[in-house]
Amino acid sequence: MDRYEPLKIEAKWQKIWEEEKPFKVTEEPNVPKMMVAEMFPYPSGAGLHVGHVRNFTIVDVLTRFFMQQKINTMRPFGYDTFGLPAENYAIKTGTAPQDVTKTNIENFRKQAKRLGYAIDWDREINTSDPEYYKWTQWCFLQLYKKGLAYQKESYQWWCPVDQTVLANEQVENGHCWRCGHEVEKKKMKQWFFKITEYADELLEEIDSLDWPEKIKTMQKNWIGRSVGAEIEFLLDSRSSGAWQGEEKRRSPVATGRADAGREPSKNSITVFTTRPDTILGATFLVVAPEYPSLEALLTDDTREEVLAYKAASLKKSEIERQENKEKTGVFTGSYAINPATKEKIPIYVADYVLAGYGTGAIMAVPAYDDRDREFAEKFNLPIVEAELVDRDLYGTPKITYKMRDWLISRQRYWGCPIPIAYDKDGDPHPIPEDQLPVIHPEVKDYQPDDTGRSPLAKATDWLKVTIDGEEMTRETDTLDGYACSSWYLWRYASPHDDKAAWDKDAIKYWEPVDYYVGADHAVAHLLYIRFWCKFFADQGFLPFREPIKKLIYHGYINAPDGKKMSKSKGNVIDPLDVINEGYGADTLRTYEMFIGPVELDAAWDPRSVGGVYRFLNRCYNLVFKADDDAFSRSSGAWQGEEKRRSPVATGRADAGRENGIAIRHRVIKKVTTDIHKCQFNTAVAALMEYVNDLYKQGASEEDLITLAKLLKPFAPHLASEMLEKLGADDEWPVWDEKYLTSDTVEIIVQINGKLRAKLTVNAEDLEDEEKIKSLALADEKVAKYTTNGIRKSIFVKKSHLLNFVV
RNA sequence: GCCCCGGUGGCGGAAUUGGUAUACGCGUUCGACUUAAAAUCGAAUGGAGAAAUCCAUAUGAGUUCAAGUCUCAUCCGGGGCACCA
Repeated sequence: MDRYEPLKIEAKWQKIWEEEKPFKVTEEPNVPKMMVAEMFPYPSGAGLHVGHVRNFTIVDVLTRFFMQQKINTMRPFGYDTFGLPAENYAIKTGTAPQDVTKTNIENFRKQAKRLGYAIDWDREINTSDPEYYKWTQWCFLQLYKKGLAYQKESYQWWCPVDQTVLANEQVENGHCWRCGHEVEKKKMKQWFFKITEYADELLEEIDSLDWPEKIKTMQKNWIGRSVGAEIEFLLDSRSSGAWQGEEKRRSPVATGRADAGREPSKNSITVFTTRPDTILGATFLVVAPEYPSLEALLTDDTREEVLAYKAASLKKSEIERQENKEKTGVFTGSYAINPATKEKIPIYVADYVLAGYGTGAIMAVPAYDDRDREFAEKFNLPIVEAELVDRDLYGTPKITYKMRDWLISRQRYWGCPIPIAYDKDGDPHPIPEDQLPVIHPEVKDYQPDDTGRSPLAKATDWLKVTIDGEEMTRETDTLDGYACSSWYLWRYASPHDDKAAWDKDAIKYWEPVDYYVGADHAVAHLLYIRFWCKFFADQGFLPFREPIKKLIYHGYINAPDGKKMSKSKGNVIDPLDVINEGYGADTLRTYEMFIGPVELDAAWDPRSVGGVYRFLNRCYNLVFKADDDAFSRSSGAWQGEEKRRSPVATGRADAGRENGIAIRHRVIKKVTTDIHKCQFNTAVAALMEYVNDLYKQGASEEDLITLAKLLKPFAPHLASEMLEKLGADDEWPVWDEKYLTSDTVEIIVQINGKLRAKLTVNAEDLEDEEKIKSLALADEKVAKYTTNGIRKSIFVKKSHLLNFVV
């Protein structure tokens, strides 16, 4: 006769799970497997927030659901620990990021345990652990060996606040993804991963993924494939600039894209166009301000003005470029020959042409392109409505992508060291694999500066390294954190392997990941991990080419006022507070599953939390507050099924409406199919409905066991307590379709599509349309409308519906 | 500007895919228990109406025996892309 005391029950079961490790798994070749994981968290000092709880609970519901079905289910856990917050904290307080990280991990682990997650704690990983990043460095070297990790000097996004370069994927509307400050362009020599090598496959396989359409579309847009042609325009030698007098010669057909560092020819300009058929209307050329051989196009008359324009463009932030789309530009002083018309056309420089896309130069066809027309009108250039020509006549077919190579160097301390050293000529050499890991050096001063070198440069002893007897200097940049998270899912298969990044047999059994749950990183992380997967599959290290089968992308949880939770607004709900107030972890978990459809944002509602608590309390009472009195009072309320126990309700005798077996099998089916579809909110609603029914009509032993089993993925502590009391295991129940049909069915009778009567008939009468019709016509409510006869009748057996048209 | 989604009670949201609109929860009201309150339990709850009925899924048309669901137009909200040649 105890009250429902979640904190007591939860402590009891958490201790049992800690000691007995029921969630520890190993490969069992003859047992079906599942692998379920969340996007691992960055362990911040603030601890878990309600968004983490939503994320982790979705994973946990699936995990327990599969475990209860005797599927060998792995649910690992890890921490994405490299990154700016720990480093900025270090700069502010002098505490080593290593120490901050350790504290934060301990806190996260403790809190995750407090939520009762079915984690295999022997599969815990941490990206800043040398045992882990040793293999991140190994991955880098594999890419380096195949030429997919390379250095290039070019203009890059630079965040002046974080004092580091950023990948394109980390620049959001011209702002740094971390600190929000506007980014600038800076010319630097940096490391890249050649993701563009896999652009085609990354694009083509998107369609086969069981991922939300939203994410798939974003990835497609990001890759941005365009089919067109490259066309070479020779410069007009008699009319211009610095190259004058140089020997005129045809340049070889260009193949690479501007991004790959190709040096354009000095006596021709190659453009990329998706409309090579409009070449007769090309009346001028435009090159980007950063166009590599711009200098060669200039004349004494134009040099000063063009260089001033270039300098101004580089200084302009992305935001300014976006806000002011008014076309600007300057004539270079040079002309080119349109290969189709043989006419001499002027060459302009303008910042509406992007250096990083295509060849950094375009042929302007103002009659067919709005942007070119705008430019032509402003600068009084001819607009020619020319005929179209065959697409292949003047150019080489060419496919171009918006996606650029992935810039991975960071000029920051708290990241994975890049395993490279430079000889005295400055040429890079890989650190031999047997010298890994390149251990992260301790430094005294974490402050970055604008020298373009990371604080690692201050670890003077560490910088020196000997490779093959030669003295070298280590690379001081660190790897983008996304590199560390591009392979962690594979590490889960064999997290303590010291011979390899991942064990081939283990990974073959466990992966690809069956369900991956998260709320962010639509392009960056989810594109990078696909890229690495394809690369390592090509090297024979992975037996699959896509790492994630099903992706679940959930919405955010906002404050009760609908606004984003933030410390500064003071509207943050701390999940641990909710637990400790007395609601417990089960209520918190179940509430967050009930809050709304997974994919949608939701607002926290403290009163609804109470509603979920009441529901769990009712579940508890059904099992623990039953007494023999209520037992006998309610037995007989149901048509002769098993002995029913009803704790509270008097067992209202409205049986005949439905029988208990049907209700039970219906809820099993509903909860099972809903979890499969990740419709957790309606699964919880179905359980609530079931409990309401049991209160009204009495519950059998079988009902209570079923309830506890179905409840367990959501509220595992309470459900375990119930099952223990009932002396039952937690094996997931199965429904039998034959119990879902009852002896009688309700027929909906409509007149002209409007509901007019409901008829209860024997189930077998569904086969007899004429009988149902006559029964319906005999109904007085129906008869009222059919006095003038019936023009038509439609009977829909599957919907139990009969419609008369009068 | 272009491309996707959405719009259902006082609120969060259901609706077997064209077939009983508003499940479940919150809130509200009433009742039971209590000296009282809380908790708990029960009942009611889209709107109008005494009732029969009528009207309701952003708005307007259309298709259909039947439309929240399909088609077209309009309005509003959210997301993505955004000078990518």
